[in-house]
Amino acid sequence: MVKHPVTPLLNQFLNFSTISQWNSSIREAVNHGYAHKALTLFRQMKQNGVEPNNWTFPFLAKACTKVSNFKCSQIIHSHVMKSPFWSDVFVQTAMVDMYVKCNQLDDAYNLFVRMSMRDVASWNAILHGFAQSGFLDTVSHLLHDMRFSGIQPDSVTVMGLTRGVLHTKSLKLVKSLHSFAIQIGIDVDVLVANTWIAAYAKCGDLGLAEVVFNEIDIVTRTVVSWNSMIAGCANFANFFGAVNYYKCMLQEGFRPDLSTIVSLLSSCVQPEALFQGMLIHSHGIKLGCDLYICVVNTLVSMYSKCGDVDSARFLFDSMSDRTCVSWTVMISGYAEKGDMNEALTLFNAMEATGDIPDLVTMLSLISGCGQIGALELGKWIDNYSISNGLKDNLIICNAFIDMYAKCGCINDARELFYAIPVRSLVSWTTMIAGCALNGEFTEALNLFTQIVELGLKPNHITFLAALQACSHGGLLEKGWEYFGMMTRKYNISPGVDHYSCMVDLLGRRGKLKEALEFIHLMPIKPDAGIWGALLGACKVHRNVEIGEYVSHRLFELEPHVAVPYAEMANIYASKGRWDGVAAIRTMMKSNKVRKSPGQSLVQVKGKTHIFTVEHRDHPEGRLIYMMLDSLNLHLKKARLQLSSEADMNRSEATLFSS
DNA sequence: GTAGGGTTAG
Repeated sequence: MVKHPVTPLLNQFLNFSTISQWNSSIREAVNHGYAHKALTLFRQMKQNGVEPNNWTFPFLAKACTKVSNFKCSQIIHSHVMKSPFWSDVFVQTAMVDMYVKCNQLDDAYNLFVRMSMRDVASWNAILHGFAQSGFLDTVSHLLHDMRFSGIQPDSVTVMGLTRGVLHTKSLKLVKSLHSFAIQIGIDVDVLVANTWIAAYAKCGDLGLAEVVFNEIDIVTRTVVSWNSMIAGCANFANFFGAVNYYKCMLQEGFRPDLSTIVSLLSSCVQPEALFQGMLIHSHGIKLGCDLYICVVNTLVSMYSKCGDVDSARFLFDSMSDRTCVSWTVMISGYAEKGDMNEALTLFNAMEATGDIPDLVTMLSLISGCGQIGALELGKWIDNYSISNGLKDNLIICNAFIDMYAKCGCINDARELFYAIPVRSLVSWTTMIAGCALNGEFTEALNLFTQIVELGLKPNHITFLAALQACSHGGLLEKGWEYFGMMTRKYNISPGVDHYSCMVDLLGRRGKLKEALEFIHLMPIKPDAGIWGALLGACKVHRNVEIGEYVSHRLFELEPHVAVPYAEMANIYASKGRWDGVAAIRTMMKSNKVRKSPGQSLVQVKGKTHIFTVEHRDHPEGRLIYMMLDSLNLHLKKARLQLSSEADMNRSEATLFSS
């Protein structure tokens, strides 16, 4: 990735005579982000007959850490081993770090244990390696050995460990590292504080991040401190907070940089944030940030997430250079919109360009297929993933389980699920949700029991899936059981979706009053989803009184959404209350509500067919609607038969009771 | 002029 657009120094013809001149140019290249250039300079230097010294190798190793390239690390390794400086502590520490950054933890550790002398930097390099690979037990042993050998951890140790454990998203770990640092009395400089801000924000506690930020002296704060707070807000999709910090940093006289713009843009992820996103875009242009590929990628992502896919595409088309991320953000822009045809076209274009799709690219395609039920494309992507060795990845497998379940192929989903050697909680949760969606309620609940038996801890999403199974299956008692279990046994406070499932369950059973009481007792504010669930139940049970109350809550919350009006009108109509129907019509007119016709999508042989309520202009419409009419007829017959059987049973029952 | 350090895109 081009980080600095201009390279005056590096494009000159270089012909130095002294080693220190070569070293300076190599260091310059590394510091400017031109790792490959540094290696080329090294080769030129050797060609010119100048031998490297003990200063050369640490520079080279650092260059290699920046590109994280296995081959480069091997080349540097062989040069170091041939040189007289292979036992120098500076050189060796740089090599340990290089291996760590090139994902060669074994090589790093082998070198580390062979070092005859280690200083705090050497320990930090290896600790960081084990921390980011998730070997926390080894980290704690090494930390013990380090202190035992008389070397005290310093602020770099703490920063490395904090960053290393971030992938766990464990607030507990970050807090314990924080208190460890205070305990051993490390010097909390602005760099350490910045690390903590980012760490707390990433682990979900923006409040603590803010506490750390406020503790830094105003004059000590750097642009990174501000960026970290802005990025923290972005983690919570809080564009209001992000812009607030941005305004403050401008007032304090800071000059925003690339990270500031990227973080600000990534806080805009919903249509309401589009205007804000456009403003930040213009600030980015003024600052010259739009020359950087990562900023443009973020812009493309911002526009598509805010619903303006056309602007995203315009920017994407104008890019002279693209990375895998550029393609991925644009592909997922279309996939999230449900336009899988365009997503696939771009995917093919990406391959034709020679850019290689990665895990995220595939994930957005797979989830897009699930969203619109594009089964055939989904199967094609499945085959593609198998031939590209991506199917071994657990995250990809989970995505396919979800996709197949959403496409109604629960058997394919199940087959995949059982083929996974080691299933994660996400695999189980996805499968439960899939069963719930496909009407296999007993299996969903069985899977839940198995999770608990395996000793896995269900999370709030697992509970949501289980509650959805209960709600779709009308299993009220089981629903209460899970609802109680999540709060009491697992200490998970129910979110709005969990409450929504319970309301749905009560509503389906006709317990409308109970459902309403339940809503009134909720500790969180009911949203449109909850009221909508209850209104749906009022429609089924033809309850005008509660329906009126509920629909008015919905009219307040979302006055322009047509569905509640239509449902309430239906309730009135089912009771012959034509005055009510008329009143709803008037209300819709005065609130300027327009009912968009319902659409149904189906994919056959890769082609998407769209059906709307008003139009019957499909080329094979005659046949399709004839078939639908015949199905309807069958359903009506079946229903009649059922009710006559029920009547028979009832009369038999009365016969025997009398 | 050497090694281990802060923020940052999907």
